[in-house]
Amino acid sequence: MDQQEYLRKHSNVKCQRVRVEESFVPALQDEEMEVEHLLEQHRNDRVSMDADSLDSHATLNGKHDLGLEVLDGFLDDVEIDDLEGTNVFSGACEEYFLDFEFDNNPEVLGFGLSDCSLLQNSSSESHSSGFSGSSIVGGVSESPKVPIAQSEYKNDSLDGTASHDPHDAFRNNPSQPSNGDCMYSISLDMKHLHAFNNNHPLAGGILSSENEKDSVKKVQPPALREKRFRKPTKRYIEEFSNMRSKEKVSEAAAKTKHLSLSSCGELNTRLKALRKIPGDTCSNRNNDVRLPELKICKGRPKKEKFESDKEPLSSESEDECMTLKKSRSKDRRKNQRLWTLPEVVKLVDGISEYGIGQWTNIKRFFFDSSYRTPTDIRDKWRNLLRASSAYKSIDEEAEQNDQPSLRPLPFDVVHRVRELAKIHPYPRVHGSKKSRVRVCTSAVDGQSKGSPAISLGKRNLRRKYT
DNA sequence: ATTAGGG
DNA sequence: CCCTAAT
Repeated sequence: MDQQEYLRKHSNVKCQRVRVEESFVPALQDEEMEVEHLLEQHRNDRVSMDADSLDSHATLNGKHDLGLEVLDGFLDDVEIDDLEGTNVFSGACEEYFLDFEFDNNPEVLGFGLSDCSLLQNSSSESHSSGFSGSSIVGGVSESPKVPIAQSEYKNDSLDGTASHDPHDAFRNNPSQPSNGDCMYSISLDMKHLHAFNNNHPLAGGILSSENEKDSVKKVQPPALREKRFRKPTKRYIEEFSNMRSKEKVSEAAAKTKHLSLSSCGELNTRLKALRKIPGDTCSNRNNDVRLPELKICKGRPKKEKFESDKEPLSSESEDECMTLKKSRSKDRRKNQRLWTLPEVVKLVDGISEYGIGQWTNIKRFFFDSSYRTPTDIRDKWRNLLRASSAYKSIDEEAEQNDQPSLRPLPFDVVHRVRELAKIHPYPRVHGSKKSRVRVCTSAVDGQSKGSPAISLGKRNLRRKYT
């Protein structure tokens, strides 16, 4: 107990250590987990800065069968980072940037201002640059020492706000590369404002007091503040982020203020990476793995039970980099992160070792220090099963039609999946074997096109027999 | 707490 | 990926 807390508090130290000695030797699992998301920024930097280490990592990844399970999670991350070095990343980044600007502009008045001044401080500390978007980026990115300092400060500010700030006003944005002093000053400001507010009830417009909570309706400023006190749920945030595109700019911006606030911090890290990767040495990887989304954020926050003010997970709750725009509109799959090939291989290994249904074990031994939950793994297996059946039908057709047939999975993996599927059929995948065979034949016989076969296969697989 | 199943 | 029911 105490030790864990101690570790947590000093995780910044661990960060440094890990970074200095490039060899990553995790001691405790918890520690590793802790470090992992803190390291995100470092890794970004490292990947972009020293191309040598990048290459070595890339080659390492090429043979992910090394069996160093402990390193697996880390390797995956590295790989992802490598992939981030491609133009896709920069593109997403740019978009993010635009998004941010759009958000932030209308609200330079309130907390946005303090936030920005905060940024300015951090940037001027390193290079004393002016106050504009680009200058901020420059200040942060050009300082070679920034990465370490950043994480330290990040931790400090996190602790500081968690312990000092009675309201979660700024806790939404712990990833922000700020220095601790700034954070504190803001906390103090908040207190002052509150004191002021209590002494002068008429000043309710400046800062909404808890009394007003109920009376708040559509009036913009109160509503805006009210959100800050009532810890918005993740859902809530998402809803508004979606609504933002539809609603009028002003109102939406007011409501999603906290969102853009947090964006500020994350933005910095991303812009930094973007800056550092001008032309990029892409194509470092084989080619087959489709680039997943940014994946900057590691942990998928697991469904907070209560959203109280004490919730410490703020860094993850909104660090969520949902760069999957497509699925954004869909209500589900908001946190979707594509499965990489190494992950799939690990999954297959795990299943072949522990069998079906031991998802927790598989998670423990193969996906430890990964954000994949046992349920995720099971789902992936389910999908894999379906996919393998689909491949079966496609394979034969692909010979006739020279269609690319869209195969992100290498054949050996599909083969292994198929073998495993024979050994232990997934519980109750409606007639897992029978229907698959039927699908296969029917697909080959009936349909001669490529994609219709897939869809038909899926449908057949999923169909419930009446 | 884990798992299965459905969306 | 998410949610829920069942265990």
